[in-house]
Amino acid sequence: MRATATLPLYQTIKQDLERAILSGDWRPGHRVPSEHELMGQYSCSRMTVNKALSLLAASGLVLRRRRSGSFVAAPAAEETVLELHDIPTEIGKSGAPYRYELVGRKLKRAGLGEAERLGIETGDWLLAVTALHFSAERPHVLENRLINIATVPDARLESFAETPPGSWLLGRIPWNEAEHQIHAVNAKAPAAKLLAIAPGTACLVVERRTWYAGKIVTQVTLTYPGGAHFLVGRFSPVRGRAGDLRADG
Amino acid sequence: MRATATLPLYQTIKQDLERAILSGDWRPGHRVPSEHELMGQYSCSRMTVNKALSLLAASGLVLRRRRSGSFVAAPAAEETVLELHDIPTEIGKSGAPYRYELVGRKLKRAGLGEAERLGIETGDWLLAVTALHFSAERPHVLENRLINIATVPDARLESFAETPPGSWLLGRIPWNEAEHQIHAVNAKAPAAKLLAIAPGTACLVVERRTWYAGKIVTQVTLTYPGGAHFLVGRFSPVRGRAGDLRADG
DNA sequence: CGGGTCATTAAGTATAGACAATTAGTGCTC
DNA sequence: GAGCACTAATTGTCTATACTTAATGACCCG
Repeated sequence: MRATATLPLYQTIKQDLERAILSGDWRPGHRVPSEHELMGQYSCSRMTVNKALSLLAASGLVLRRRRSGSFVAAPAAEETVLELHDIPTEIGKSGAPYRYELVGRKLKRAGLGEAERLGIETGDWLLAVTALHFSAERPHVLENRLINIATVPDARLESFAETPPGSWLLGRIPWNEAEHQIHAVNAKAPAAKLLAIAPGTACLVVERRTWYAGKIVTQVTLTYPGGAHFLVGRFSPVRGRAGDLRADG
Repeated sequence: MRATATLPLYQTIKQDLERAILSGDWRPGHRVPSEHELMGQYSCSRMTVNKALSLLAASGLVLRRRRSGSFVAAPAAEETVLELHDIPTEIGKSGAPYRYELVGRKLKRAGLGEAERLGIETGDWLLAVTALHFSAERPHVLENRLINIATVPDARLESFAETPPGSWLLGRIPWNEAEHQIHAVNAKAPAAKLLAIAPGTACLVVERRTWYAGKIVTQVTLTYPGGAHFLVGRFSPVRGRAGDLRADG
């Protein structure tokens, strides 16, 4: 009878409940049938129902309380989610032709400010790379990157003439911790010139630091000319799968 | 022997594996012990081990393949996560005193642009609210909000003289879908005056539309003076629990 | 009426076993 | 040597059961 013919039973149960909740049929606070009731409805064992409910609880859609039952959770405040992608991928998805241009590359020792920003010692070796990413032959973003040679010794041998450092690093060193800061600045003359905009134009700046195994890998400052809208995220409060919700709506 | 005395066994197993992965001990591609091996190591049933591994797979830390085994996953590209919080809460957390000021409130019918932006019909009733949020007596963000009267009829009776519309809505209407856009703009004269900054100063603009049960609830434009750094997120690629990782490190 | 005790309910955890599905590898056949 | 069938390893799903833990509400006693 059910369209989800080959889907595992616990998935079916989970989706049925998810639909009822996300559609708004069951408001926050609404009581979800108990494990026993669902056992009856789906003619299955309690462990199967439990798995479905536990997954929903893990994703934050329901709250479970002993003796009381399971209830539809109130969506998490206005805490929400955005995504930042790899730049060539990001541009490629928009359909515009992508071009990369290396502006500068310099091996140097960390100064005081850099050492502090990266959490390393002054004098440690760094590779500073400046590059432009073009979308349809217009500058899309300016990339200023510092790479920690101690963590990524191979970088010393890479010219970055063809491959953007971000993509190069992705394929080489994974990250397991990262930190972002986003703010707006008025473009200063050098950046404005590279981005082909008037000095003073508002730009969106994303700063990201990335660690692996406790050691800093890289710090990058991405400067996007304002105006063009940017950083779009669409999502549901189902934690753990932002953005991929609209199927089957 | 293990410090996690009262923790359920499956959690213990999960954490042990998580630690090995996030610390970098096990690199991406590393083979995680099979369910049988873990069964032996922890002297427990397969279902218990399976639960631990399934949770890790759901959070994206490991990949599981039949006949092959479980492997440490490569972290998801540079796809990452940020959080935006309720404004009074956000300011309150910084320790600075918070103040709210209503600038304008007007009931009106949707024009062409508004109708399109909100996905409603021209002529539908809207409540437009303009307000300022102060942090330590300095303007922190300008809020321009449209509320769909059809979805939130109560808004018609609320003055918003004391309660910010965002917080008011949160307590009344949950959301189950939202959409963001972030960009940078040069402040125009009216906004600049309200925010007490020079016209042309770079500002970060967050636009958010929120739906519940398929109907639009509200659209809000938040204008933050640039400079002050903003939108900070720290996270691990463990999906589903961004930010709360650093415990016990 | 107040307060404590106890039974009940529902979820939380865990076990042991079964069969299905997938697929890497092995060895056999042609 | 190429292709094929078989084997076995490993995860995927599900069952039936059991005991534990938390919390609610009812009952009893002072």
